[in-house]
Amino acid sequence: MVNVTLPDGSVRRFDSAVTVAEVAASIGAGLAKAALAGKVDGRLVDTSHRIEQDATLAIVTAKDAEALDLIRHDAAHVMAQAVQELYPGTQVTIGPAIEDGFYYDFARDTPFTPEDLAAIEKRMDEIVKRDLPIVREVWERETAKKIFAGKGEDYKVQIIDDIIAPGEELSVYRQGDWFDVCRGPHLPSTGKLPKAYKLMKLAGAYWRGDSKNPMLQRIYGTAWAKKEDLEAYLFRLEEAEKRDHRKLGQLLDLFHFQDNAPGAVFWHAKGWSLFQDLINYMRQRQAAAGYEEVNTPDLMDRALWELSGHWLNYREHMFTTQTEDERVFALKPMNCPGAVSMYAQGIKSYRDLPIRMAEFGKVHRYEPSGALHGLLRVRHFTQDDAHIFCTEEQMEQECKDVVALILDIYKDFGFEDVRIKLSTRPDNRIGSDAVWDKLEGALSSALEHMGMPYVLFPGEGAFYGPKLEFVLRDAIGRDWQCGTLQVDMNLPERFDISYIAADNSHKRPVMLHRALFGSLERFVGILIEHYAGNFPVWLAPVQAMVLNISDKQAAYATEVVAKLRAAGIRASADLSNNKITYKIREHSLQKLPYLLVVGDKEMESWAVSVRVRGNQDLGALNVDDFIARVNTEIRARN
RNA sequence: GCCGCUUUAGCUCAGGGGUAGAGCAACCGCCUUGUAAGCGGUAGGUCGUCAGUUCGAAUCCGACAAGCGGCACCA
Repeated sequence: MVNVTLPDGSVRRFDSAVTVAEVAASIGAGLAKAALAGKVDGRLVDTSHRIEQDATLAIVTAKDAEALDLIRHDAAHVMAQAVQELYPGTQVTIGPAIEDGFYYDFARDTPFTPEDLAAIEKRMDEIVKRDLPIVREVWERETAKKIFAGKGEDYKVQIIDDIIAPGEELSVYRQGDWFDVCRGPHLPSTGKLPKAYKLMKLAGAYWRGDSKNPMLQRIYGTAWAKKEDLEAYLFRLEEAEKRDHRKLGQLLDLFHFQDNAPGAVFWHAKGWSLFQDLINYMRQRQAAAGYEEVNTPDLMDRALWELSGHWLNYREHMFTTQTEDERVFALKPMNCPGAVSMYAQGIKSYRDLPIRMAEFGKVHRYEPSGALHGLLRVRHFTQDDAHIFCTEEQMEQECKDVVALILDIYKDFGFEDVRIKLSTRPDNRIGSDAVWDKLEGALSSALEHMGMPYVLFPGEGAFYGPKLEFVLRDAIGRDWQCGTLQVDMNLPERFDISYIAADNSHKRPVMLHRALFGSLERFVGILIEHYAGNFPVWLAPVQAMVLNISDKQAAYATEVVAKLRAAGIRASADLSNNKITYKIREHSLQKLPYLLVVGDKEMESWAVSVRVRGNQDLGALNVDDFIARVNTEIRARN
């Protein structure tokens, strides 16, 4: 006797063990047809799964959120079958469901072409049409290895050896002639796969994610429960593309890149306005938080980098120069050695601490060519960096203050959802384990006392200390690390810096490295995508554009612009001999916050007709009233 | 760095072994204009760079560079 409890609380009795499919059938023919899987005592299983004892059961259909992963995973299998049917000799490796879709990695000598994708997708349609039952089988390990080895599937043999733990049940899913090692669960048949999938792109990917391994060919696809969802997803992608900071950067005349300066930004006047606004903003916030600002050299002797440990641990990322006198200099990839050198000037007392030393330092890192990506990944960037020198006792409070400052600053840009990562000691590191224990403890305890959730990333810290990373998600769903907070006792040690303690002894200060925006270049890029180019008034490079109706008002328009500028508003006039509709269109496309139309009527009464971004018409306003309004908005940063 | 793709006018793109084409922008006229593209004309390119095949290369082959999509790496 088996009692199956359904989600509505009702209980069904069966004389003996039943499958999920049979339970579904007992409820109704429609449900039996719609059943994709079951959830038995909270565990996702195939519809063929046999329930042996009393259990709760939910039938999973395409309507359930859990179904999406199954659909995507099945789509991966169907794609792999299609590929192997079309291109014999291709080896399969792994093919998981991922966010929004799936991929499968193949090993094959000849590369797939974009035309192949269309053919593969067509074959997938056929396999779905064949409606092959998907059957779970349990194989004996050695037999499985022999069978896959016999098919020339070397990667599958490796997967059985390395990934499936001894003693773990080895399941194989079969659909028609095709089968794959897989944990499952899967849909009942290929025909249950909704026709809402699409192959998206080709990519290379290292076997098991290691760049020392051979490169496989990955095919990405997307799959959904219904066609409308697929269409909505494709629409989302298009919308995301529209706010791509590289496109908007060109459209809005913010910056450009050139072949002869890969990874280096040419900031146009409007982009530089944004950049400077961020720096000015940060200066205000830091001054209020007790920081002082300094500046250190860009180019320093190799010996300094040997002392700091960068020469040994960071060499491959460094730009170096050799001058006529044979000295080797390196462009700074980080600001910290400069900051420590600054601290080392003169004698410090415990009364001086904490010293919060900020620097908008431009750092240079030789990033791998394939990593470059618009403003988000460049080789030369400016950090809103600061180094806090404090006593060991002050360290935790300083960490808390930095975390609070970061989160507060992000709010001014509308970033409320910030994730924190704690990265601990890497293999490549300087300093003793005892020191690392202390440093990692300070960071985690600061977060815990503040009640901040975080995710641990073992082994991902900087070579001189553990770090917190503050991660924002951009418009296209990519995560970008912005702020960072690192605690460090190693550089103070290496540079032998100290302070005179209250008991007159020499003590070693602790050093905190922190950046809030991280890279100004990257942060501008993120903001462009975040705002889709519609910058709030306080950041907009051009805050108001005065448009005259005809030549008659040219002098008036110029006078209004002068008045606005005198009031601290970034304003210009478009005096071109175009119709007002044309001018409005042009500057609307430039996403300006305010368009000010001036004709004869406005000229008579020291007024402007105000058109707000988004086609809102405020009607005629007195120029002084308009100035007051904009300045209020700028001050409020909204 | 690795795999694949791309590179034609300021921008978006078409074309394609016999020495280049559209729209928009630019410039010049006309129009003097009231809330998202008024009309006409002119000019603009050694088709990413360097080699090679060919009577002839922007087109075919190769190398390199940059960019794009991923992977790896990372602020």
